[in-house]
Amino acid sequence: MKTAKNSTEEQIIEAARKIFTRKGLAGARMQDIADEAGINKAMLHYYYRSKDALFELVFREALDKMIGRMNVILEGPLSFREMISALVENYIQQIGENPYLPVFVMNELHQQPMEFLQQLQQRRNFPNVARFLQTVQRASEAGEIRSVNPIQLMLSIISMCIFPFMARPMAQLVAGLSDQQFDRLMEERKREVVDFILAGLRP
Amino acid sequence: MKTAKNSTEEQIIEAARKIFTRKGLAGARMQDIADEAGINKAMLHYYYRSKDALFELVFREALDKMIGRMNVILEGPLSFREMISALVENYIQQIGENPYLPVFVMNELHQQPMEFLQQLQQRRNFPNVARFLQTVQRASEAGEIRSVNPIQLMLSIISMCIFPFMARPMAQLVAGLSDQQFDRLMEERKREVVDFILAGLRP
DNA sequence: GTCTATAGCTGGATAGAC
DNA sequence: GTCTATCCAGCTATAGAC
Repeated sequence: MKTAKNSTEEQIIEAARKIFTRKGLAGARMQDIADEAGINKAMLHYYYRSKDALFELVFREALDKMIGRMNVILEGPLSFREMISALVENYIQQIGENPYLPVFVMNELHQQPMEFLQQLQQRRNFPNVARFLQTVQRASEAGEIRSVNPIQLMLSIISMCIFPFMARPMAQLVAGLSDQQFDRLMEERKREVVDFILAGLRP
Repeated sequence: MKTAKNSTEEQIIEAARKIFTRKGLAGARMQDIADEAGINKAMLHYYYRSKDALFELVFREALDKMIGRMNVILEGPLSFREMISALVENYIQQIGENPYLPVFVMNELHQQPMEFLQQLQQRRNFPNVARFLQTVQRASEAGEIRSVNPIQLMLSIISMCIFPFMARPMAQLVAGLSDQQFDRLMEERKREVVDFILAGLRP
């Protein structure tokens, strides 16, 4: 399954991941990717035929990663409080380690033609939304939390975890934060968001 | 101040806004903009010298719009409950009318070189963050809300309003929502977010 | 001010030697 | 498999007629 870390293929994919996530499909240059991989431009075509083919590979992988993370939220362990707590912390941690991913995915998804999206919709194995709805429903019936629309709740949780990273340059610009200050804010945010959600759900 | 709506300049700007916000700087073609404006490619250069110059104009305008909206939150009216309620509703409404704006701004901000960001930081007249902090502080001291970090609160509010629109294609993909269903969800969301915030802040 | 024609360059893709 | 050299389409930008 795994190719050797230093095979040319793997070096190319890694370089492509880096360049595409930073510059997008239209902004990335095959030369940039070749330079990043430390090889020749022609090799990119030898292994992956075209820029579009290489992009699609990288993009699908990125999308899977994001949907995978969402799945963790949707299919988490059963206890409601623990679920919220563990998931928010993991999510903020993971996005913090891949801060470019969300803007990349959202931006490209948003630019692809309809056919491409429909293609994705068919092939993808989708997250178990029902499972999350069920957990919220159960906690609600047990009187553990007040009654809310679970879809809206899910949107809110994901928003509060991801958006600050997408808006990072803007946030730092507006609030005049240094890189260190922003990082500290996100670290502190893990606890803050959990508290906020649980407080918002008190019956 | 305002140029005639149908002057060539204005037609170009409007076309440029549309194309750039959908395709980004790298993805947009001068020909696309010319077609959209219903004029010749050469005219774009006649009026706005270069693609970069035209882009910068459009982008600064978009950034101002977003920061302006953020200002509304930061400098809103004094009553805390009314502030939250009115602002969330206006915000979701406005973003809903310009759904491409956030992804565009975040994506480009994120791709510009450091110097460009620093330039922005110098020239911009910044929102009065202090004002928002003060309002939260005051409500907190009056026992109206529990004590929270106002910066985190601000981030959460903005996240919950903007992110769902940025993630729209993904959300529809994952949850299998039609366009109409998504619109209804956002309409419902105005109330839902306000309730959630106020509930989360109960002492 | 507006258009046509074209210069000049960039960047994806390929041929062909090794 | 890897590299150099090169082709050619597509794009920004400009010259120049009207």
